[in-house]
Amino acid sequence: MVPIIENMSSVSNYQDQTHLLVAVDCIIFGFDKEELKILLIKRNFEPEMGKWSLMGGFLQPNETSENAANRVLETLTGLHDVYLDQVHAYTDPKRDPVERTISITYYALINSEDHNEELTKQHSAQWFSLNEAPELIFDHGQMVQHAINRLRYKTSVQPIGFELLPEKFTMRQLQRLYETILNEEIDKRNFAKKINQLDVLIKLEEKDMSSSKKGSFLFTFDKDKYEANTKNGISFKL
Amino acid sequence: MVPIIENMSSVSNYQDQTHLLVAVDCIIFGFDKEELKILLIKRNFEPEMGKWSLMGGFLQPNETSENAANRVLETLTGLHDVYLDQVHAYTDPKRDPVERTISITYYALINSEDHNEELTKQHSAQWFSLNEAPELIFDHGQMVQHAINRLRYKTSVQPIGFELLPEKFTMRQLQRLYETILNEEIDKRNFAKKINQLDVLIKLEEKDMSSSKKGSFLFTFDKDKYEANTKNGISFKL
DNA sequence: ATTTATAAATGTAAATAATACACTTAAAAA
DNA sequence: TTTTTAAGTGTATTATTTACATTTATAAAT
Repeated sequence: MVPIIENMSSVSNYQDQTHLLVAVDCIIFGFDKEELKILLIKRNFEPEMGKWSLMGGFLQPNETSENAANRVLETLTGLHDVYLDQVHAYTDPKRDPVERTISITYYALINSEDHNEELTKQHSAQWFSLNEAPELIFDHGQMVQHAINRLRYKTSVQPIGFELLPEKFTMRQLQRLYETILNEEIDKRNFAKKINQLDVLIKLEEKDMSSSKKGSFLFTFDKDKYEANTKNGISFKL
Repeated sequence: MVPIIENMSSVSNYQDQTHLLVAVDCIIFGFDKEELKILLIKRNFEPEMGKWSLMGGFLQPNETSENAANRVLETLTGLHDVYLDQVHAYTDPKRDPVERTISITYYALINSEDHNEELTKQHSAQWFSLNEAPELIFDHGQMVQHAINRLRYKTSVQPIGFELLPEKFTMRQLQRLYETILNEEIDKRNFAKKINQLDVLIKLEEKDMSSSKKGSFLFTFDKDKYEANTKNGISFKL
């Protein structure tokens, strides 16, 4: 029988307890106009040097795990104020062969156009589409799968997809984003209907001429309406 | 700039990194035929002796956090093989005033009839309905709220409610359970329709005579059908 | 024995939401 | 001027959700 807090009656420190390493690992999602991708690093350090993994880092003395995830993310991409969401804590005593480390995962949604390529190059990082991603070290494959599931759920309940898009985007880009996240095809008329009834987009005068002769109108999302209309969540089922 | 894993090029141990205490805290849900309740303990140890809190314990050298949650749960209730679901890791450096401790929460679903009252008495534990629960120490109040939200989501997507009921239960008990979890009234005809179309219940010959003159039929849930019909999730919206 | 009281059991119609589906339009390129 | 290409748009069908009231079985009371 191992001790539990209750048995330590009236002690006021926890000095006999096991102290462990705590890390964060980031599942960095980006959208390159066609597909959802994740940013992976090729490890240039042991253990598992040369293999692909998530970017991570150890929790420092005065950081929350969210601070740490932000730091890790900025180190790799140069971006700050990025959308981050905690997914799960992984605690198998043998998950890291060097020393027991628990890892808390966060997924990040970034507009992949924005990231600093210099930094990602330094870290031998590369974007992979989800079905072409290499095998990952440790339990990182499971972490990615878990993060995708969480992202799918979150997408159906909050319009976080906008975090992955540039400021101005076309209806078609938004649709492709939803398609790639939810991994299913969506009818464009039904999609537009659904998005319009959320009433969070502003249609601009401007058109994007890169994808067709006719051009397609650009939209931004209206932060005020977005907050007003979505504070009780949305239901996005298509 | 604090170190991240990448900067430790080619090291194969993490000896310079900060080691922290890791705890689990359990949000124990039970259902007493009318209401969803949580089991809280009155602390007979410092810090915050005499105040109410969740039951928790430190992660031990060879345990996963799930093992630890199971252990904590068995210590308090005598139950094992209980439904447990990880919720969130809390990492604020100041969340525990004694020493920095990160806490991973799990919610547990138990049939409150089953728990060992001797043990709960020993730990000065008590069941509280959600709106009558006392103020909790540290960030435990937030943990409970977060766990309720997660339970609501999970309930709408998997029929985990059965974990909270005795083996045999009436349709009305099941309905009250859903009502208390989702915090809304449900029409009994619509409820029965929805449950029946899930096709996971077996109607028994037996009746429960305690609640009415007519008596109400008892049901159990059919484990095989349950697994077959729900492996792709359910949609429980009422 | 009959009446009364109580919760259990049950079905249908209306409203809302989701899905399936095809033609017209704008503009550049040929 | 014609061709090509993706953008833009609406309606009918189906499925799901919601609203709603009466009958029934039994124990308790008379």
